Amino acid sequence: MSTSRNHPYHHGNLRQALLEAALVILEREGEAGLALRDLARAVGVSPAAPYRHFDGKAALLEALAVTGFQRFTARMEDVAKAGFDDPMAAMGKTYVLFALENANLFRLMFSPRLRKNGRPGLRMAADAAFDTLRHIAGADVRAAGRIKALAAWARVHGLAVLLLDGQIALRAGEDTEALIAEIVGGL
Amino acid sequence: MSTSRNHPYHHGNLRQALLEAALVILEREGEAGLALRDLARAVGVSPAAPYRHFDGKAALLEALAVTGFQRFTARMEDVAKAGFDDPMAAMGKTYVLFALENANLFRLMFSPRLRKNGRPGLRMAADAAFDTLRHIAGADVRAAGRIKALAAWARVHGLAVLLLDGQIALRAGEDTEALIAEIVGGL
DNA sequence: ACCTGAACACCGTTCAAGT
DNA sequence: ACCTGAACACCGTTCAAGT
Repeated sequence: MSTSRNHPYHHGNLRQALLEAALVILEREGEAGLALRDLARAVGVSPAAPYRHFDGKAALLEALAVTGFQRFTARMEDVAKAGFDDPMAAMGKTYVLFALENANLFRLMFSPRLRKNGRPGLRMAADAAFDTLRHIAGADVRAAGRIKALAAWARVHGLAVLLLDGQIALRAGEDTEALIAEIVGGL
Repeated sequence: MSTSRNHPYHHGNLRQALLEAALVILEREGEAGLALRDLARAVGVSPAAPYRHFDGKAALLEALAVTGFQRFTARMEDVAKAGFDDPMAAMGKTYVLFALENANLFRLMFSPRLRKNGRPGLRMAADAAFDTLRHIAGADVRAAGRIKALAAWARVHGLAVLLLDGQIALRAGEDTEALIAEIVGGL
């Protein structure tokens, strides 16, 4: 999109354009395949231009990860509003499906390299997301206690990353979504 | 080690020296911080020398990950031989502790970038490791069925990566190992 | 057989300079 | 205020050439 070949860029919302293009490249190539120079090229701008909008590559990735947590939270709130019979199972399934549908973004959201970077934005976005989760899960979880809540989270998150990393072998004709429902059922 | 300043390297077991130095750098700097050129420098050899022993950086990382799965398997077999009251809980605890003690190696073992690379070595090492796990878990797991086994695996693996990524907040004065035991208990 | 030196095509980042 | 051009210090990888 926005392949205006008139006068290059010069102004417009470069920050947003970079984020959008970065998300596309991220999902297609993975974090390692996302080069700032390529990104600048894709958006039609010089290699130095992104530095007017982001402190560096890490800052851009962090911004991407923050939007990831926001989308994730929005998806979870939709589930809560829909009101399923088994809210915990519905949340778990949505959690795992979000990971599979946004594989590289999900990985980026939990990237230890970004956490190390010290910028508080990502930590805050993650905390907000998990607070929402706790809120949605509500009374059931509080009654069950912290250990059970952590165990449930670990099960769902573990299923997400094992599927993401191709570690769980599907049987012939087996449906991923059905398998998720089975494993996540009875939380 | 091996800082012989006589005649540079010329021969000796360069392959093994590279792997050993790579593991040290990996754990200290993470996968992103492991540069082939730095590694060659650290071992006292030219940037091109590693290519006589590995097809490229990916092949070296894969070899590292394979040794990771072998160490992991060995640890699990030790647990089986020790014979605990609750073998499943002991296995789970060992699984998570291995991840925490070999953080970047563990991450590398499950790196999707390496899986994509097509070399079968890593897949085979991983399969062998999980076969060993199934064998150790034994009759209990077979009786419980595949879904329960996958759910248990997901819980343990999820706990490992959530702790690794610093997502689980410890309470004041709380012991990591005790928390692991609680979450992994009753598998 | 194993390693070096130099080169190639890339990176991320910085900084003067342009508009 | 926002962007370019050129530079710097790095990468991974290749390849002729050395021993």
